[in-house]
Amino acid sequence: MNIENIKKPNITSERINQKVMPILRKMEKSGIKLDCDAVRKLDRKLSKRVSQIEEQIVKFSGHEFNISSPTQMAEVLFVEMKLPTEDLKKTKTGISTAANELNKIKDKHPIIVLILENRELSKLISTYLRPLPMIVDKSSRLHTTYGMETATGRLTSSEPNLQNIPIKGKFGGEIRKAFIASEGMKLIAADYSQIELRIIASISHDTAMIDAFKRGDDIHSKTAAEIFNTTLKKVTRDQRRIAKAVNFGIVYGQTPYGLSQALNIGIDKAAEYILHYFEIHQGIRRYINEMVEKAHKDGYVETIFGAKRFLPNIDSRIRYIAESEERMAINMPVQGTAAEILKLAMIALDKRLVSYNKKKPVPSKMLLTVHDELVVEAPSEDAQEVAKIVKESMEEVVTLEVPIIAELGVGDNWQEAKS
DNA sequence: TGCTTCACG
DNA sequence: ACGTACGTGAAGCAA
Repeated sequence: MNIENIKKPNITSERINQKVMPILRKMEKSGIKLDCDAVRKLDRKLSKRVSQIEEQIVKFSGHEFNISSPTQMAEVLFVEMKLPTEDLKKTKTGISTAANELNKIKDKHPIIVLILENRELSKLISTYLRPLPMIVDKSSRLHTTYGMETATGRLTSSEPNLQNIPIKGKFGGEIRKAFIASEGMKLIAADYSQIELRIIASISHDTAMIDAFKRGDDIHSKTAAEIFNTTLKKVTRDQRRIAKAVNFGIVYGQTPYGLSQALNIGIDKAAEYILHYFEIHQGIRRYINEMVEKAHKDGYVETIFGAKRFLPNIDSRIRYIAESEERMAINMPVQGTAAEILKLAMIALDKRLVSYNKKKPVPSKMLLTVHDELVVEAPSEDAQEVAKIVKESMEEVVTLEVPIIAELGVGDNWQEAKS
């Protein structure tokens, strides 16, 4: 990995972690405000729907059972109702009833859709809607705890985890709307655009991807144009969807089998897409080979700031164990460098906010960090000015071979700030 | 306590 | 014949 063309501050990953630690402690102390009334209201609404769905599930199955028990669910579906199991994965304890498996037999019986809806709603209720209002402080704020002991250098968030607050699905946005700015304040949400792909483009020197980012192309459409031998303009939604999966898969060391599962297509087709991708992106192919080679030779891989990940089983004779660590070798330098860039941005932003706040009666504060995103709270009248500081801090912290772009929004709640 | 499932990036 | 895309944390069940 040759990183001569990357302009970066002269600092090690260890020093980055030391400097970010006190910033995390400040963010934990600040907390973020939760609209508990809105959460409880949504809880009541979804709970009512769950009861209705449960009644229908009981009707179809013929008796009451614990819908949250995968064991009982499998018994009902595959033994009592005799639904087909050929296509489904097995777990250590039986046949899987995970959502992606049930999706395969969705049209075999109307009970499946009900189960999927029930799962979605009970997840939201039991993990977010019910617990969160119980643990706010007297100002209605939630305080997470950040951790740094991860394999790649990412941060963790726990008790509560504020890095997995729903955003997708029918009600994800509703939940994010309950994370609100304090009185007289706004939330600023800023996230890096395609940071991991920009990093892999830079450290692999892949010409095609670097050009695409320099031109400001939509990277997934660009990939689609490449693998389907067409032009940017002619790319269909479906082609873009497939290309997006290919782009994500690349960073994880995905196999044709994995891509075929993710897209519900044949292995042959998946293999063809991947092969075609590597014909065009030879720099990416070289990067992958280099990382796997290095891991075998040195026993570790590292980020551009020198954080190492040791891979003690990379030479295992059990093939899937060795292959699993080879994928970690491919992914960690990318995911880890992205984590370091966000931490550096936080260090830069903290410094600027401290000085900015000196001439202000109400301080602006970083509240959350979510892997490639920062959430900041600022007095309404300062919000636009602070947003600019956030954007600059994020974009100017390193100079890759491609531009780094932070997209940001301002709003009264987290959902609004993301658009 | 370990497993399964599922929320996020 | 094996397994198959990386990194996390939390809830509920089963033993």
